[in-house]
Amino acid sequence: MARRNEHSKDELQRLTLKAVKDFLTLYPPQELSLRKVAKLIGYAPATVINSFGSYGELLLAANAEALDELHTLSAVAIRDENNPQLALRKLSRVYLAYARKYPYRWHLAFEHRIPDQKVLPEWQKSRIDRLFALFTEQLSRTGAQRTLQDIHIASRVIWAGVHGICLLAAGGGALQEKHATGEQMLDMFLKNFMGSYMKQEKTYSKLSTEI
Amino acid sequence: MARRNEHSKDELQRLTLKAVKDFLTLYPPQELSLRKVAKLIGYAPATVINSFGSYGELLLAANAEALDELHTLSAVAIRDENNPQLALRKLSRVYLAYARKYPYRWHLAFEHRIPDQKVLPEWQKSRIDRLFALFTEQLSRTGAQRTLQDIHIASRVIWAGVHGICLLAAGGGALQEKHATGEQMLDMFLKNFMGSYMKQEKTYSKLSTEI
DNA sequence: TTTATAAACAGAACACTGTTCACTATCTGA
DNA sequence: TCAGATAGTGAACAGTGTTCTGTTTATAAA
Repeated sequence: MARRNEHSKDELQRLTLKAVKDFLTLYPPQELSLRKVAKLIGYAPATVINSFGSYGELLLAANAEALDELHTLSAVAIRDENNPQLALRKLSRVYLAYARKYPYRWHLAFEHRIPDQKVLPEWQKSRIDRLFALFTEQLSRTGAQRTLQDIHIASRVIWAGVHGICLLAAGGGALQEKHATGEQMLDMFLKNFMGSYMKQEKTYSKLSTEI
Repeated sequence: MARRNEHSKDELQRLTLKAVKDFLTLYPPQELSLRKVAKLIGYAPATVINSFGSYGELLLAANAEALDELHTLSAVAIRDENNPQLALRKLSRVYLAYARKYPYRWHLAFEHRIPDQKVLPEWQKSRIDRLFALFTEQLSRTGAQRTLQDIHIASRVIWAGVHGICLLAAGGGALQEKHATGEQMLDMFLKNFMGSYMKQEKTYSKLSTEI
């Protein structure tokens, strides 16, 4: 049996990614396998590999879709928000909501490891950068006088904080936080960090000896 | 061949955990396997399973050792530090140093997922709690007048921030940050967060925390 | 219309993986 | 000396990702 030609190459990829996405909405990545994906879409395992190069690259593609989804949700959420601090807050809530609603996809998106020292594709890095950029843009709008480098660092710090908090609030395992909600942690984080961030004028690096 | 009796049950476990630890010092967890562990210690795969219950539980035990190591390093680092803010800074640096030096063990310690809905052992949770407690203690010493719940939340926020930053600074993959060092991010995070955290209510307890 | 070529798959085989279970040696206590 | 427990193995099993060979079909040229 060969050459069924029921789907074009693109259709087959979309079909496969949809199957992966649907699976990861309900079940963790560790329970997925190449052979299960193949069975889900009614093709042979080798066909899936033919289409994506390897199982790992298939996961990477699914990963990219999740990042796109998260980016779109974020962009929409802050579209009409003029106050940059409120926008940052909304951004963080979108992350938390996504991590809660699709823990497995969220988990895969940020924890997927490339097998060895393989260079991971540029389109993947650019997707991460695009997520960071959402924070950078809002920081630029705050009116605080900071260098570009400072804004860059601050955007990473905020992302890191939000990510860590989502890990505690929505990530399974031993890290699960019980006595504090994600919203509480996010609010305390942003309120304190931004409160101090807005007040200083000097670049941060000059203050390295203060503490 | 049976009953070699070269090692006691405890010795065998220590031997196995050492092999895992040594392996993870150089190679990522995904390259390890039950059969490799068995080969490393010169026993049959089934013997390792007999000893730990399953391969997953072996990883969990190795995990626990890493958490212990991190806790010990942290405790030592702040032993003679009276200034709680400086202690928090030192704590964060220990985390960063560990994540950089042993990325695979660090990675395993915090990203290891239990297979399904299996309840993960209490000794694992308590190890995480012990790590959090290091932050909580220092926060209690700052002199800032906060409720216990506030301190609890703040400790989680700080841990989350530190963890996220370590992910950016030392975690491989697409998250690797190039234009900012871990130290820069940690300092900006702690300085801003603590700066604002300390200031509320400060007028009532001014002298205690002035440097 | 016939023929060559390339594309689209499938199937079997390979080297792995973690786990189970029957089994055998060896040690220990009576 | 003789059970019984202990320590450990080896083979088998179901599953994994990947590779390679082969076959069917669509397409283009003659």
